[in-house]
Amino acid sequence: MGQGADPGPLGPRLRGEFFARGTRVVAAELLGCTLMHEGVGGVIVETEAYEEHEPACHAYVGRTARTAVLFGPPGRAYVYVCYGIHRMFNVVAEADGVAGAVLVRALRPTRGIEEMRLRRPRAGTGDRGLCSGPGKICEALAIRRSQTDQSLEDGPIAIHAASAGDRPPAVVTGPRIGLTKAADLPWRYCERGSPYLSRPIEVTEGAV
DNA sequence: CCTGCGATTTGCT
DNA sequence: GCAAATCGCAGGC
Repeated sequence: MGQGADPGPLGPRLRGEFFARGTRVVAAELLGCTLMHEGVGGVIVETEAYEEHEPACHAYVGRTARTAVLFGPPGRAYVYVCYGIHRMFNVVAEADGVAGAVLVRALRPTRGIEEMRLRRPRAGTGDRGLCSGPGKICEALAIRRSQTDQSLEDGPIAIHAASAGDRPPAVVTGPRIGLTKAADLPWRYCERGSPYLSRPIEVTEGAV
């Protein structure tokens, strides 16, 4: 077990205005919010920002069948397959017409933990291995590739604000993980000191 | 049409 | 620590 569970009350579901901002602001402010799918989820502790005019972003190649959702309205899901095996869940940010995506990389599991265990038998004991990576999250929450383009405002995938009174997490930033392009940009956002990160963060000095 | 690669995870050397 | 697994997609021919 661990200090993971402890499901406090969920705050209000995030709506359009939250997502219709700059990608990096959305990435930072998603920390502390709770990602839920079909009764299973947890508190977001790690995100990364991907912006239109930066080569690591899928939208860098312009508008294609694959990237159209990134250029569309904010507050939708972008789910794609990586290495032919793993699904990656992103939140579409920025105004309609501007591409931006926030990759959700790690959660502190709080709800449906037994369900997560069934779906991730390799996670080992404890709750650290359940959602400590973008592929693990989609497995634990059973997020499907077909859910790309779904609205996060009224679809089955929901993000809830922290409940009133919860102190916002201290945020640290560093380089994004696993990139071959634009690996220098410090657009990874983590809750400081969280034991649920996909990997420890090399902190870069700088603001959000 | 065919080729090469990628925002990862896991298990083995 | 390293390499395999496995496939959608972008770009070249």
